[in-house]
Amino acid sequence: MSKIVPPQDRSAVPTGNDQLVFDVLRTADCALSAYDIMDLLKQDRPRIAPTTVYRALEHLIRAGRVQRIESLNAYLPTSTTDDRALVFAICDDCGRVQERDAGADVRRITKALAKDSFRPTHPVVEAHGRCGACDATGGKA
Amino acid sequence: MSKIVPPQDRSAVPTGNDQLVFDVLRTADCALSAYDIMDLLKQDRPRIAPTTVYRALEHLIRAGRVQRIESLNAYLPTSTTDDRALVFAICDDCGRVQERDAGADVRRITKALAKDSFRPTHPVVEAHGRCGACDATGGKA
DNA sequence: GAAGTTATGTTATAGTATAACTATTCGTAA
DNA sequence: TTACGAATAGTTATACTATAACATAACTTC
Repeated sequence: MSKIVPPQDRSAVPTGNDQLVFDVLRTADCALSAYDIMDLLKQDRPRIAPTTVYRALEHLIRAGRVQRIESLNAYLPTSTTDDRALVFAICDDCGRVQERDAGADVRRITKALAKDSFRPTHPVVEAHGRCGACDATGGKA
Repeated sequence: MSKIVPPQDRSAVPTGNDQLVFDVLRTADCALSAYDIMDLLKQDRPRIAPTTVYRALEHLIRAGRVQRIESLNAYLPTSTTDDRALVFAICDDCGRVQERDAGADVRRITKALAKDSFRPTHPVVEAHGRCGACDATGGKA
């Protein structure tokens, strides 16, 4: 008896380790490093290894459920799996990351590069700064 | 007798370790990791430590002479010290990085974030893909 | 149920970055 | 001139991030 869900969709609904890692990320209120995730998972599975976490992250990223924040070496669950180009606004005070659509701007940048015969495959658009809440309180909000 | 060059400009012309690190970066034809730099410097100074390289990089980045490529954990000398917003086009085949001005697009992104009361201080705009040369030869150029 | 494929576990190690402390250099002011 | 402080550099150790290499298990296809 074969599975009903076809292979290419298996990662669409995370299972096993993927599910565990995804749940940890969704529960957190900021981007987590792979080792943050591991430490949280260790409460249930004391022997979990980095490799396990990284493999799950790889699956989740491929499936569009999770994004890596390059300038933080950290990971964030994304709100959609659409193929939108996102910009991440990273608050250097409180560490929280907001996600915004930057489709038009990223397309513009992509086109400009294409004129120099560079063919972009994956954009990285992030902005460090201070979020409204921290700005209002003059510090970590 | 006091120095003619005021303190805040001392780093404008790199000296000592800063100069050594900067020269290594200028001579290379692609972005180098801090440990790449260290290995190259070891030819002359076998006992050089990571800290020394990182400190020099910090000075050079502050002075606008070097940029960190976040998605590569690597460093690149910049063509100018102007306060332009740059986009880096990173070829995943040959590893070379081209720098382009993206001032207008970055300003647009910055303004959009400001509408959500986020105050950006440092943008990170990078694009992975394939450069013209590699695209032409179908592989590493 | 044997062979191939995919997922997972395990151990070790590679690669990136900083902390904490010491020593030195250098300009300046007592 | 020496004593002081600031900035720079050296040294050692360690923390943090990521992957390699190999073993094991589970599932599938014939």
